[in-house]
Amino acid sequence: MYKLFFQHLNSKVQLTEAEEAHIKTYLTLKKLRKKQFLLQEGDVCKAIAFVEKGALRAYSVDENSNEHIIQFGLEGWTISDLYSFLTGEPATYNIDALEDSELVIISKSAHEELLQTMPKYETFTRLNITGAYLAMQRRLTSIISASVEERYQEFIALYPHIAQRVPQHMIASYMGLTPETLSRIRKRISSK
Amino acid sequence: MYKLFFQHLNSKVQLTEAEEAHIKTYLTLKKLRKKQFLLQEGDVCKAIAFVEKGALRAYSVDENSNEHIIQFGLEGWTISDLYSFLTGEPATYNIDALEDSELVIISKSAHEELLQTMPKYETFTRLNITGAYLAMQRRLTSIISASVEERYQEFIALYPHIAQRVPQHMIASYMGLTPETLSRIRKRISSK
DNA sequence: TAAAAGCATTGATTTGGATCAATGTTCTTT
DNA sequence: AAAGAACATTGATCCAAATCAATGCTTTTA
Repeated sequence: MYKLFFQHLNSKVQLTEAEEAHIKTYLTLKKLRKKQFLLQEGDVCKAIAFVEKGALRAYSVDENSNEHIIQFGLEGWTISDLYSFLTGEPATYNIDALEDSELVIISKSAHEELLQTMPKYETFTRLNITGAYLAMQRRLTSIISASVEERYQEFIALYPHIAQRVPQHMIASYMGLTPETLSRIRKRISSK
Repeated sequence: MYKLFFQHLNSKVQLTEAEEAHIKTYLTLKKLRKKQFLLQEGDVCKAIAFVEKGALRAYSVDENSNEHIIQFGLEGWTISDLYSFLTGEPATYNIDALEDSELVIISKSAHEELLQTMPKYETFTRLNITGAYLAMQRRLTSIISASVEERYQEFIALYPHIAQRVPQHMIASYMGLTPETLSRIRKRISSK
């Protein structure tokens, strides 16, 4: 339990046994069956979830009820509607499980207390958000400057494990494409 | 000098006079004339720049020598190639001045020392990167789910000051459009 | 294990934005 | 103030991706 979470934490800020135990008192575990929701649009996001096991997605739904995946969360990633979490505004994203999953839950009050009392937790948080920022910036650069074909190749190279576990039409959604287009892109690539 | 920088800093973490003075010893000021470069692709980004005055842009150049603007930096914003800054890898972005500008420069060693010795500086850094992450996520959501027309309206609503100061073809570049397309979008909007 | 739901592929057609090209306008620079 | 550069607009054409539609395949679930 919490194994992966502390592995990540320790890889960024070295913790003593006591510190680990202390942090543990702030955490809870949550299991989600496939298709269950962690968060629904309109609700306030009250926790950050670290994915110990399984896979989730965060997505928005537009007026034509098309889903647009903004983020996948596999093992080792953190998932939430951060804006809603930080401001208390209603969430604009839905988050649900793509597989049966196990999550380490950090509530808002736990997060705030840890930030204020444990410098190492703040460092961990800073490094995490920095990594997320850099990953998103890479994605954005790719969107505004590369061809769809290149973008798909990049995605596969960067996240082969996602491509293997997630249905293709969700990858299309993540890339801002229709499933048909992605299917044709793949055909074009494989015929080379 | 450094007025806006400390205003920002103080709005996020309240500093004493002594703390301000201490931080000041780590900062330098840099002036840039319009069209001058702060960073060129291929060089290592050795500093973070806070914009006291003026306007800059960060952009990549593709194989057809088209420019793609990844970020604007106006007063109060921080600009750098963060990936290059953190890893020491060559920069993938160019940064240059759109107007005569004044920058508060935080070198890599200054940044690292401040992070390690001043918890408030780490908090400031964390809040800054969180804000940048949220801004970028909003932009990404807009790209994958809204029409070009909606995206332009959002941009204008969110950053009216940028729209006023920056040539239209750069806004097109920031949106991943050609100047011609943006011109036509504007026409369509105004004829309503 | 049969039915249904979810998913990927392929084809035909439409459409939004890119490209190519020309013109007029507004800034810079000398 | 004149010349040149940078910029915005408009038109014609092209093309990549969306849409609409049908089919077969695979995974759930009853």
